Formats: sequence, C-alpha cells, structure tokens
Amino acid sequence: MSIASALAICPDLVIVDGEDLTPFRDVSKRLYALLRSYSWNDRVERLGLDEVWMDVSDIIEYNVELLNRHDLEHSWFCLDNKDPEKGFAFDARGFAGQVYGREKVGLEGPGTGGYEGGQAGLLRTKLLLASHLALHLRLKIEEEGYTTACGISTNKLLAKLVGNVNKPRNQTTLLSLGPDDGEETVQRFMGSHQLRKIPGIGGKTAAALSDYFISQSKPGSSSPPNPKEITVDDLLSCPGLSPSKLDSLLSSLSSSSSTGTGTGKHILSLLQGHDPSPVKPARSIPTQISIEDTYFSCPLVTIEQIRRELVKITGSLLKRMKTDLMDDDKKRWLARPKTLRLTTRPRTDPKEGRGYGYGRVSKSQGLPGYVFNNGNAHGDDEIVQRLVAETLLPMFRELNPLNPRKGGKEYSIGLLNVCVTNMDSIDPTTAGGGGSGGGGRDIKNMFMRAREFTVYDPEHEHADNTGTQPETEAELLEHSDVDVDVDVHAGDPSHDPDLNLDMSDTSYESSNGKARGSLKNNDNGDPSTTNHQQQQHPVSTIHEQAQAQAQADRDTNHHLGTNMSTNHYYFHIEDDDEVWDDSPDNVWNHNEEEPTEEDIDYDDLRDAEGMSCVNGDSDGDGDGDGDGIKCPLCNHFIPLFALSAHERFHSMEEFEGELD
DNA sequence: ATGGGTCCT
DNA sequence: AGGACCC
Repeated sequence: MSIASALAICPDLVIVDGEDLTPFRDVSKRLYALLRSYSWNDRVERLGLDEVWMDVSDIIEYNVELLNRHDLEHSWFCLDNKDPEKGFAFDARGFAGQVYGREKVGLEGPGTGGYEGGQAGLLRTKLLLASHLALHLRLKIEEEGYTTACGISTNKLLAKLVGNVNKPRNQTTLLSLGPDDGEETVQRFMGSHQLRKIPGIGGKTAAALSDYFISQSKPGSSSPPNPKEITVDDLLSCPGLSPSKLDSLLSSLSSSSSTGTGTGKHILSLLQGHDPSPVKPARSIPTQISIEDTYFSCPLVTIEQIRRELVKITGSLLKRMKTDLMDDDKKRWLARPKTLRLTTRPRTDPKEGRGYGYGRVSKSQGLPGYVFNNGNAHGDDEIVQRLVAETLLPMFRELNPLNPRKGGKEYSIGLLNVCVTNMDSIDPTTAGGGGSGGGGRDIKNMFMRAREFTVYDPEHEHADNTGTQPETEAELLEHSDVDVDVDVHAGDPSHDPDLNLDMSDTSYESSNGKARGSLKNNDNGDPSTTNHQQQQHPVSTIHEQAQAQAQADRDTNHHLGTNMSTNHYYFHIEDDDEVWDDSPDNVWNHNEEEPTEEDIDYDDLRDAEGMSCVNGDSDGDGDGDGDGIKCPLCNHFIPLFALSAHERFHSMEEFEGELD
C-alpha cells in the first residue's frame, strides 16, 4: 500500500521518515566487520545491507583434520590457524540447527568415526562443521543484539535459498549427499520453488519462462496456471526445454543476461541448483555511492525547486563520500570517484510510470577535483553550491531539454539521483600489486614465498602439488568450497540505541526447542517447534539456545555423510522478509530411500598428518610458538601472528615512498 | 514503495 | 547509457 492511500484511509497516521538509512548502514558495517574478522580468506560478500555470503572452505578443511573421530562429542573448532586455543568446543555428533534433506549414510556411530566413510563422509562432515561454525557466528551476532537466519550449502545459490527454510531465527544445512542422491535432494529442493524465487531469475526472466510454460501446457487439461505459481519443476517438465530453446525465449530481454547468468544454459543450471560463482572478496570501497529522492506525489516543476533539491542531495552525498571513502581520521581519501552521474525520471506522458525504474534517464560527466578539497570554515557549502551550479544543473538541462512551456510549468520531475562512481582507489595494502604507479616491489609475493619456505613442510604438501610451489597460503587452503550465508534480523536500529530487548522480543518464537525438532521431532513435518523457554533477555537466550542446541545435537543421532560444502552465511537486519512457504513435504523429506553410491571426485583427501602444513606450528610441538619467518625485506625475525601486520607495514612504507 | 546497490551489454 | 538483477 502506498503511503498516500494509507493516509487516505487513516488520516491520523504518523509517518516516520524512513529515507535516512544511516543507522542501518552503521549496523550493517559493524556486523559485516565482525563476520569478516572470522574469515581466513576474506571471501565475505555482501548483498545489500543485510546479507552476506562467506566462503569458509579453508576454515572447514582445516577443522576436518583436527577432528578427533574417536571423541566427536568433545570436539574443538579452531578459529585461528595460528592459535589453537582460539575456538570453541562443540559436539560433532550432530548438526547445529536444522537440516534439509535425507537422513542417511550411517557413518557416524561410535567406532566408525566421522569421516571414514570415504568421500561421502568427508563431505558431510564438512557441512556438519560448517553448521557449527554458522551457529557460532550467529551467536556472536546475537551478542550484538541481532538475530539471524543462515543457510549452509555448497554454493551461493543453494546456501541463500536454504537459508530461507527456517527463516526468522534459525539455520538450515542443505544435506545433499553425493552425485546421485545428492543431486536428487538438490533437485527436489530447487524444484519446489517458484521461478521468481530463484536468485538470478528476476521479473522479466520469470515472466518469459512462465509464458513459455503456459504456451506449452495442454489447453484442455487444467485451469490456466497462475504465472506466479509456476515452479522450477513445472518448467523442467516441459518436453522441449533445452538451452537453445531458453536462449531464444530470453533473447528478447535486452542482452538476455542478468546477474552473472548468461543465457539458456546458465538459467538451466540455476534451475538445477548449480552456481559456479565464487564468493567475492570483501571490499572496503563501494563501486558507487548515490543519493536519491522521489517527488512522486509532488513533482518538481521549477528550476529553483530542482536546484534546492540538488543542493540537499549533493550535500548528503558529499557527507557519504567522506564517511565511506576517507580513512578514519578523515585525513586522506582512500578512493576518489572520477565520475558524476545525474539521473532523473521525467514525467511520463499519459500513463503512470509503469514498472520499477521506468523512464529513468541519466547523464555522466567527470567529477571536478575540487570536491576533494577540504571544505573551508563554512564546511562544504561552497563546494556543494558550486557543483550544483556549474555541473549538475547544466547536466539536468541536457537531460531535460524540452520546451519550457510558456505557461507555468517547465518541468515535472519525479526523481532525482546523484551518484559518484568509477572509483580511483588508493589502497596502501594493495600498493605492491596492481594498485598504483609502476615500479614497486611485489611485497605480497615476497611474503608469500617467505611463508612457503619457512612454514610449509614439503612432505605435507598437496598430492597434486607436482613440481610447483603452492602459490599462496590462501590457495593452499582454498581447495574445496564452502560458503556460509547468514541472515540477521533485527528491529529498526534507528529507533533506539537500546534495541537489543526489542529485537529479541520480535524474534523470540523460534529458539531452542526448535533444533531438537530438527530431524527427530519433526515427524509431523512441522519444522518450527515451540520454544520451551521463555526468554527475558537476549543474552541468557543465547546460551540457553546454544545449550539446547547441543542437547538437540545429541538427540538427533545424525550420521555423517557427505557434501562439498559451501556455507552461505546470510545476515538480515530487517525482519519483514518473506518466510519460506513451508508446505511440510517441501521442507522435510522422510522417505527412506536407498543410500546411493557416493562417488564424488574429491581432490583433496589427505592423510591426517597433512594438516601440519597449515597449522603454523612447524616445530610440531603443538603450541604454535617458535614459528615465524625472516622478513624478506628487513631480515628481522617475525613471529607468525605478527606477519600480516608486518607485511602491511612494508606495504605502507613503500606506498609512502611512492608519493615522494 | 523506497532508497539504495551490483554487474553486464 | 541503460537494463537486468539484488536487498
């Protein structure tokens, strides 16, 4: 419902201006930094303010090897490969949180241990570990006052989707086992979704696909299907469906390419739950910053109105630039946008602007360098005024050239957006690489090599490491893929700095008892079990929840199975998202089907000893001391824990040198 | 709806 | 410059 019609119905309604996203942005940044601090490879990709994927493959791989299969109950999850004592205890006999998918492949009984069941067991163990890591991270976020949902799976697509299954406040691991039955589980999961729910299939693509399905379905057989309800299964059941068929269906869409999805082939693989896209490395600098305002109900007509609005917008934009593109002491710019873009939505002729973004037009130009000067005594006002007068207003006139009519109204503008983009990044930590001017040493590489020779024991290298050295530590650890996706929920952070209580109240209903229901108690098919404990305070909640979780893990006598894991950790600060539409048989499958052979060609099944190559304890005494390298630049002995900082020190030094 | 973002032609 | 996607 629009605000206008809400006001018509309820004239006394108090409308709170929600246009300032600053508090949300702040919270988002904090939680993002928190998650990022747990990552080893820095693959922590944000989507919007409230979602994150993490690729935790390296952490999981490390911990798989730490696992003592003879005492799973008292397992230790190590969060820092340089400090064995950093981590948490957990019970590896069961999954944390909920599981989607069959329960099978009994690899986990006493005596058999977790990952001796071959590759199936290894992969399942990874998912299991990832589920415990996810819980740990979610609890950390709860300590900050926000609740989360999380999906754990083997790629971003599946992790994101499965994170919806127990959405308000729990996590779900997609237990897809092996190439045979695993695909089957994945396909059952994917198949039940409406087309539009698949990330990467947006409104246009979904409409085209639905049209096709309808055109193919038998005329007489049933009532015309609702296009929105057509599922992946429906579409895949079309006999003539092929990549090239899809290509032609989608060719009318401009460039038929959506987010990473190319053409028919790509869409088809999405529908099958495949997603090769990597979790992208964390970014400290956005690719664009924009501020916009809409004037739908009261379009701007005079140039003076427009000027005033542009001044407002540009003022906040400059502020945003300073908080997002300058270092903390606001001494220097970390990145300078080179391009300024103005977007407007002019009045559309007779009929209303139909869809989203309809009628937006934009114009770009170089961003003048003076905006990076420090505003003088009166702040940035002069800069803003100048930018509007000299650049933005002329751009506006170019965008809206048309006849200032004789009468009153020259323009009718429903939207203004000012954007800076095309960042010129000045990142000291990247200076050795491609960042700035030519001739620097490749500091990063020097350190990598030093690490290699000093820390890694060649006997413990990968089997596939024939002749070549491992290029980087990250790559050494990176060989399997695990993504985590978390989902954080919270109330409105702008209302109240003391928001913890509010938020715990809102996300109250789904706590501890639920986990117990995960596989064992949910024979009724209801994934959400009532909670058995009233919670007065979020902090007590957390621990109760964790304990209940541990108990649940013990109860649900899970078996270790398999999967390449990608845990998609997704955090979500708003709480009005759609929740998984849980028809029970979508969410849980109880059929005991035969175990199928698991035969994934898993490339990295090492002996248990292999771990010593990455645990930073090359003297093998388990305490992690005595390890370090000789700095390739200054020849000092640097303990491992200080290595990153030391490397940064040299990079910075070099960067400053370049400035001279 | 709104006020943001991303990447790909 | 715009279109598709995402929140």
